[in-house]
Amino acid sequence: MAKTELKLGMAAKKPRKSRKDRIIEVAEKLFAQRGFNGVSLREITREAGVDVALVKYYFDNKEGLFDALLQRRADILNRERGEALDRVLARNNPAPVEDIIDAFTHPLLNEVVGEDSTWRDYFGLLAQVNNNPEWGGQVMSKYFDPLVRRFIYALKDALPEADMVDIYWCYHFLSGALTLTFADTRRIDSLSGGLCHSADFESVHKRMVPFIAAGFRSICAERAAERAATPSTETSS
Amino acid sequence: MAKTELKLGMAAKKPRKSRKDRIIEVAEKLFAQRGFNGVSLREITREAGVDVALVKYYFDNKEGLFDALLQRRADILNRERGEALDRVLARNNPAPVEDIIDAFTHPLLNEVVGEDSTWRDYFGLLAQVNNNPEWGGQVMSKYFDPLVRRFIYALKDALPEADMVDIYWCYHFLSGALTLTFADTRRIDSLSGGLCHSADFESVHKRMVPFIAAGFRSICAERAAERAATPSTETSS
DNA sequence: GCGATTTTTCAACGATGGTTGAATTCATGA
DNA sequence: TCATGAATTCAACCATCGTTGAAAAATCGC
Repeated sequence: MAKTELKLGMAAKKPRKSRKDRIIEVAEKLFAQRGFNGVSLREITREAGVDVALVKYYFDNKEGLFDALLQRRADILNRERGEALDRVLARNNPAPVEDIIDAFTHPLLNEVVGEDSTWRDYFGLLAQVNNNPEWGGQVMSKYFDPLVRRFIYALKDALPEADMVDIYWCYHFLSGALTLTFADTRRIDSLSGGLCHSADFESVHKRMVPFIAAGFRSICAERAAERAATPSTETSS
Repeated sequence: MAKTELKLGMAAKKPRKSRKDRIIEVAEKLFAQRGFNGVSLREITREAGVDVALVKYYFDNKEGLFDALLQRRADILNRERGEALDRVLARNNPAPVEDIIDAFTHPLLNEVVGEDSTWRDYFGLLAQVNNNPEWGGQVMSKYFDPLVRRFIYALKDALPEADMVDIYWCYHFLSGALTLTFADTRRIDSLSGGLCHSADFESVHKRMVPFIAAGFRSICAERAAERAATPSTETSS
């Protein structure tokens, strides 16, 4: 009723979001809060102010909506991460580990600062997907593997003495720490008795990058020492 | 029908699991696979071979079943972690960071090796809980905070130059890496092209402990250097 | 203005969800 | 043997779920 009466206001600055976008945005928020099975299409469409049948029209079904929603920001994130890595490698190649890690994590920080909290919902959703034992691995691979491989190779170049197995596992630790941190579960708030705040993303990111980088270096130094002790066996790729 | 005909076999070794236990075990497996809202009580009780109404009788409702299931292994885990920390501190106090981390993570490794795979289900569930933006922080705090605080203080003693804020955030990174790793999402298998295997928990744990320990040390060294540069401002607890 | 296409609404289908009161069976001790 | 309480079953309540075919409305090209 009262939603198209002024399609173009005098300033024409707000193009009145399409129903498709409204569905995606509400679904993103609710999926992040309660998971895929914790939200009904009716709740999503009710809050978005649209008919349920529109989900079928635009996304085929509930899974299609979920996929579209994941893909949308994954594309943005992949582009920003890729560009950040390009800049880092253009400056130094091989680049310092810290710079590579930062290229991977800083885009998340950029998205999440500011008053637009919709990215926080997405990261909360991503943390759940990443940690889902049933289809988490598949889904994350589908959206992020090509780009992650670029980072893996950059890290391997930065740490030539490392085994690829080391790099993969260290990336896994990074992935776990990163997704949990940006999931904003507020666990740390109560654990620390108010000393730390989940929402203080700059503060935690400032610590995360050197933390992860030191972990990478440590494992690779260990491997190098191992190799120096028994220089006969070579297992690098 | 055919489930109580031999209450005590000749060897009397298998006391025929109670219906209550059967419900818990099946629920644990299914919740781990598909999350709290992805499984119905009817599916759980059907697979357990019991009546749906028993859930109300034993656990009041679905949430009660979920709580009971989380509490059961949390108690075991808390005890084993506590004892491991006791042993470490009895040997050295303050203890090396590596030993404290290991006391926190090794119990998970012990549970998960061997043919009894039920602990893997629990850890998969725990990863989802830990990363749930809505109630993950609360639930994890409820079951694990008292013990985690013991570890936090041990870490603070091991790293006297650190701020408590540093310790809390570094623990957060540990928590994210640990839960994702033991969630066994098989992401790393496809990412690494078969070079790494999620189920090879000994291999990954061997890397995780020094990785995390190096992260802790790095952050604290950074803080110490900061303090040395500007020795006037003191913010330690 | 009009036909064609896209977009939106409506109403309903069949299935399944968590929960529950009451009836029934079982175990135990007197 | 029987009464008591615990354990289990049965049947149903009411609400909601995802999905869908077909009609209605809005939009666009001409």
